[in-house]
Amino acid sequence: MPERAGMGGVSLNEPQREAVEYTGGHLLVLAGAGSGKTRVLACRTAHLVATGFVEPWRILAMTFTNKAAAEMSRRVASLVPAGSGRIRMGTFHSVCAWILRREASRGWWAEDFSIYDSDDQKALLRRVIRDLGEDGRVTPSQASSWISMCKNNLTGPEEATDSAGTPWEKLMARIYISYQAALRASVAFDFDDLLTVSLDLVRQDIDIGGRYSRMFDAVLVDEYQDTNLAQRDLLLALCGPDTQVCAVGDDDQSIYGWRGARVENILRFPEDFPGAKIVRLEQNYRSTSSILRAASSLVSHNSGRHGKTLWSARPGGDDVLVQAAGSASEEAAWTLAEATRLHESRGLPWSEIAILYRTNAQSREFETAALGMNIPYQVIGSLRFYEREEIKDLVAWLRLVANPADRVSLERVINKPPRGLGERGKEAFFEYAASSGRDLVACLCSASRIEGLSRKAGASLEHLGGVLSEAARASSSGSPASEIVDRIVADLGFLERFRGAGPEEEARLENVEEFRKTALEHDTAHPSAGLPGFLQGISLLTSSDDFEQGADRLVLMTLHCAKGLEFSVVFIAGVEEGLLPFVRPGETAPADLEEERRLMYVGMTRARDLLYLTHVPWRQRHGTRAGGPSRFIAEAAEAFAPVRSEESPSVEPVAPRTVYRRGNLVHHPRYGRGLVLHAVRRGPEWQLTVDFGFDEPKVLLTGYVPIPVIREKGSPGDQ
DNA sequence: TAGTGTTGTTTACGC
DNA sequence: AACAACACTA
Ligand SMILES: Nc1ncnc2c1ncn2[C@@H]1O[C@H](COP(=O)(O)OP(=O)(O)OP(=O)(O)O)[C@@H](O)[C@H]1O
Repeated sequence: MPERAGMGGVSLNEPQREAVEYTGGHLLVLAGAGSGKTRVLACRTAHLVATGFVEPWRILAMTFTNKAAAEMSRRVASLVPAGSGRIRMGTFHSVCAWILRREASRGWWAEDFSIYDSDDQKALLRRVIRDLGEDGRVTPSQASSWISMCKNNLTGPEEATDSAGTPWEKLMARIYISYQAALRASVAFDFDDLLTVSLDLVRQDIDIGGRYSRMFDAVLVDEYQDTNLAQRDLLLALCGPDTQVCAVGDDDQSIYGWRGARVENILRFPEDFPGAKIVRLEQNYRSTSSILRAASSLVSHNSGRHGKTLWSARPGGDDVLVQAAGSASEEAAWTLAEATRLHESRGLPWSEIAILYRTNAQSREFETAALGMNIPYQVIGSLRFYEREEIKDLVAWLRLVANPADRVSLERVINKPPRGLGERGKEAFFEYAASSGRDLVACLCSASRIEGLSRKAGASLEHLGGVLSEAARASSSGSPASEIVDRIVADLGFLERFRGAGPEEEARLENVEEFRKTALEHDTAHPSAGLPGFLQGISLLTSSDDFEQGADRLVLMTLHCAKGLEFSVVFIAGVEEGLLPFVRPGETAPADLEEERRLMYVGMTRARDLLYLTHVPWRQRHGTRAGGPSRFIAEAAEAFAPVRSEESPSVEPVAPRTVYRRGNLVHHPRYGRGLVLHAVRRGPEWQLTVDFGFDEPKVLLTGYVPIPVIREKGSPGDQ
């Protein structure tokens, strides 16, 4: 295929160039992994600007993560040094937040609304459920997923109420209604609301809708296969008669069905955007043929595919390697040893090596092993920085500065550290606030007038109110975010709680310091954003945003996080039945086998040069779970021979396995000493019937907690 | 009210 | 195994 220099020396093949240069209308680039879709999107953006076809500020580009947006911005800047800064870019959610901010005067909310993450959402739901007197019947997470599903289908609370049939649905609909009311009272949106409320706004207000549909001449969307109904409708709404929409994606890489993404969006693009030209890219520039063949063979087991051709001009390369290990810790040890070997023998930077897994919990073994082997690593996404307790607390205070109605934030920190306010005091305060009709900070300021509050509690709440309202004054007169952070930290004595000398306190202090720096950086990068802009920015961060590509640290992340990235070497860990494909505990089959298969496909196609799949015979996961090699291994290996399978080199015995016998005296961390009445093998574990001196003997399964034998009976006839 | 101990529940993927 | 809600005591 003839390669031509495209924009700024970046080479493009013929169909890529066609997609970059096409300006005749809507465009869909439907193409397989590694075929250069993202490159096309960046070049196309640059091309639109460079040729003067579109003014940069009339371009909107929506990507899956902020990192991807930043990367695109960088690429465009390298091609067209002028204009890249004036292109509007971000995730769907951040673009929606931007719309809601700008249009605050047209809706019920204020410009500085809060954005609730799933923890805030659950905290709010807990309260809503309690207020409705339904605690015990519903958990906050059940309610949150039900509500989220409604929002994904664009079903509002009224409609949900009307269509509720079963008592369960009726209950959920009631919770949905109260939840929305509570969000509104707090002047807050959850993530789903950002999309649905923006959509309602542009759809229902002709004036606003018209304005946005005329705002952009070109709208570009990456990873279109993972957009949901609201996102697709929003795209339609943003598309006026003169707008050219360009979407790129791959139906085989649709992996967010569980949160409402609809692969139909990409398949129906030609109907939604009439006259759309479809470009297919068939050459994969990323992976060796071996890797690509294995991945293609795997995904060919899905039905109803949009059959795509994908080939690689790269020579065969090394075989995909399948490695069995004896246990999760051996899997980690083997993987890191192999990674070290490659790092040294090939001179690969650590950041070119990734370990991908299905669940965040799997990262632990790898972290432990990496620490032990002195290998630098970065874990992406698991316990996000902003999810740490001290940071969430500080953010709660800051949110109250920006949004004095934010009740979830106040409830989080009102008695932290304890200030003599109990359940009843809190209740009295919030009742007073609700009936007074003023915002929460104003109510704090006059807390000593509230009946039912102790003198001490009233006084300390007034102090809080004073600190918050002063900070709010500073913020609204233009103080940068970092100044407000410093002020709050100082005035509230925020660090007092962490004055202890333990390593944990030290870590927390460091985190607060880190947070200060982040605020300072944000102030430098966005001088006019202020505190509200900073807060909304951190709420909208995506988990892949903390991936540092140039860090020279081994990369640990979930398969989901790896979407869109590439590495020289990829290890996929835990390729086992039950884990990949994932089966929820208590269920017998994966919820969506084909989506699991696509997830594995995404993981495999991240590798440029080497791909390893590892599995172990059993692993501890809220109880043991025997999996055995995933069917995906056989499916990938099917079409051809060279998936190499290696026997575990380690000479098993993980640790000399305890053997239990009737008559043994054992110790259980919870029940204490007990006498084994009966012991039978259950796979690699034991099922023990033990008399701890309670009325009934206990039946236990080993593998959860250590149950050492403290005295052998040793009678020969046993077992 | 605050701190501690106990019991019960839950348990991916993430914007 | 980890955590949250709850119960009880100082
Ligand atoms: N015409 C080309 N010539 C050389 N390399 C290319 C060309 N097009 C793309 N590439 C390279 O191929 C790799 C994959 O490109 P890109 O990430 O754009 O693909 P993609 O289709 O977005 O992949 P995926 O869907 O798997 O995320 C990148 O390393 C890119 O630089």
